[in-house]
Amino acid sequence: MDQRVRVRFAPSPTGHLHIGGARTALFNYLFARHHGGDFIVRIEDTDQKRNVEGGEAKILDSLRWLGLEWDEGVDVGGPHGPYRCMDRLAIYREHAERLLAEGKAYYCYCTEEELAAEREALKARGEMPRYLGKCRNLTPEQRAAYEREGRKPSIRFRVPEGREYVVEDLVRGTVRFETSGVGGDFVILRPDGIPTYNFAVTIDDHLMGITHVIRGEEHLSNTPRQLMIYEAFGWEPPRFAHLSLILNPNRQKMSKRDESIIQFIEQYRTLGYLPEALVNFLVLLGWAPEGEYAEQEFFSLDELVRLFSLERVSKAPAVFDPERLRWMNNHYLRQRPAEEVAKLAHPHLAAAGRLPEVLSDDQWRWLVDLVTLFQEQMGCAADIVPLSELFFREDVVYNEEAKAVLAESHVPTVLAAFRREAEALTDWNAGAVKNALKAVQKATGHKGKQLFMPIRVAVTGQTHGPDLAQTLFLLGRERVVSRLIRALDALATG
RNA sequence: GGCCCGUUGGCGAAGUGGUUAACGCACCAGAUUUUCAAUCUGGCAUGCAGGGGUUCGAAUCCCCUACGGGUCACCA
Repeated sequence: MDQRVRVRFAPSPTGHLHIGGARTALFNYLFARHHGGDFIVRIEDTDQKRNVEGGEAKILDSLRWLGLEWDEGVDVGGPHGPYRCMDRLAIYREHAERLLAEGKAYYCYCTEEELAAEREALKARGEMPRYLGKCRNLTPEQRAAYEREGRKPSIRFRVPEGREYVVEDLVRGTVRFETSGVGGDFVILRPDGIPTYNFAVTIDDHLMGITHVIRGEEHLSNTPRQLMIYEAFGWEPPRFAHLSLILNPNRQKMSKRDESIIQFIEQYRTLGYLPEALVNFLVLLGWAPEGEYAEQEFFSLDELVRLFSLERVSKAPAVFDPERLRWMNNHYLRQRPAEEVAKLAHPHLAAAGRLPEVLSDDQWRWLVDLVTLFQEQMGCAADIVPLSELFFREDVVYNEEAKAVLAESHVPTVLAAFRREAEALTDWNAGAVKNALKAVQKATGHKGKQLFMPIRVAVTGQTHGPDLAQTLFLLGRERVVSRLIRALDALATG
């Protein structure tokens, strides 16, 4: 590459960073870093109706959390600013006027209602909805008349007729578009002076020296319009790479209101997913490493920077598999010190009313032990809540399987023996509890499953669970003994 | 409807003319562990949406059909 690579991520500040946006940002970031180029973040805020207060800050925050630092852009500045469309209005106006002067654009006085009616009529006749070019050749008199009516014009780009525009897409290959299929002359500047996406994006990309446009597939059909604009200005267009969509587990496009899946990075963050897990998961959505790395599942950001290339990006849509994300996050969670995971888990336990917001030293140590107990089973930090339920509940509920275990004849003997041992312990700690279990084995002659299951079930109500001695220790002597007594009573009364 | 794109096991997903069709998840079976988890080993597509071609040879190239998706705005 004879030119320094410059790519950008250009979200609109409509709220939180979406999974799809995060992947696009990640691919841009990796591409830039791989080639030693620049990664720019620009805010596409030209739809004022959809802009959300604070949306920009949230998106930037999520990007940083993922570890995707940018070299230039909003809030870090740079030589090609401003990096927010709404701060660039004069630039768009100036460029639109240049097209106007050259006859490559014209004023259009149609109202939105009129245009909508036109589209409807076309659709009703089974034709492609498009702009028919009503204002394409207005005489000065006609224009004056519209002006007198008080109509404010938009500016439309004059689409060349009978042309073909070819996108040499880096992931999709050669894609051709007939000019007749793009929907007619399109608006570049609205009556209020705010540009439309297609206009703003090409001017910004050009002025910011963007060399590669890596974005979602939904923009593929916008590309010919942008190509026309590059052509009209005599600019060389960048290379394009359109990433396939991310589908939900039902193989449908993820819409923002899709309830079947958690879609925003911020939500994963609060649930206790780790950024490296998200990055690792996201990059595999439509990209696969080459050769010997094809079998590898886990990649660090640095490794990804080294391995990433657009040639390895798939055209096929990627399916978002939440189970896989959990599995991946579990992998990274297990590598973290328990203290860190405990910090992530604490807010969830507090929110569930199980622990205070502020912990004493003892409570903190207890929490760390609790997390250690469940760490290898956690898909995310929030999982601690359901996993640790039995530690916070007074009543133990026995399911059928549990009842079957308790019904065995040797159970009362084991429970009673363990109760005696538990009550006699001078110091209640994990090691002591373990010894107590050994003592019960010696006293009753029951061992293994025969020994552990009755106690586990009586105390936790479950036939599955983490290490018993540790569980009993964390439960605390009082709770253990009272549950043993209750189980014993229940068995006695039958 | 026009134009674009996709379709590999229960699931995700490699594989772009010649491989026993990777790998992971899930599942099943053994091993280990005084229980439970974890861990380890092994098993798991006679077939790549369906049908036609091209070729000595096709998941890989071409055509048709089906299904799924994108896009056709003064949204990005």
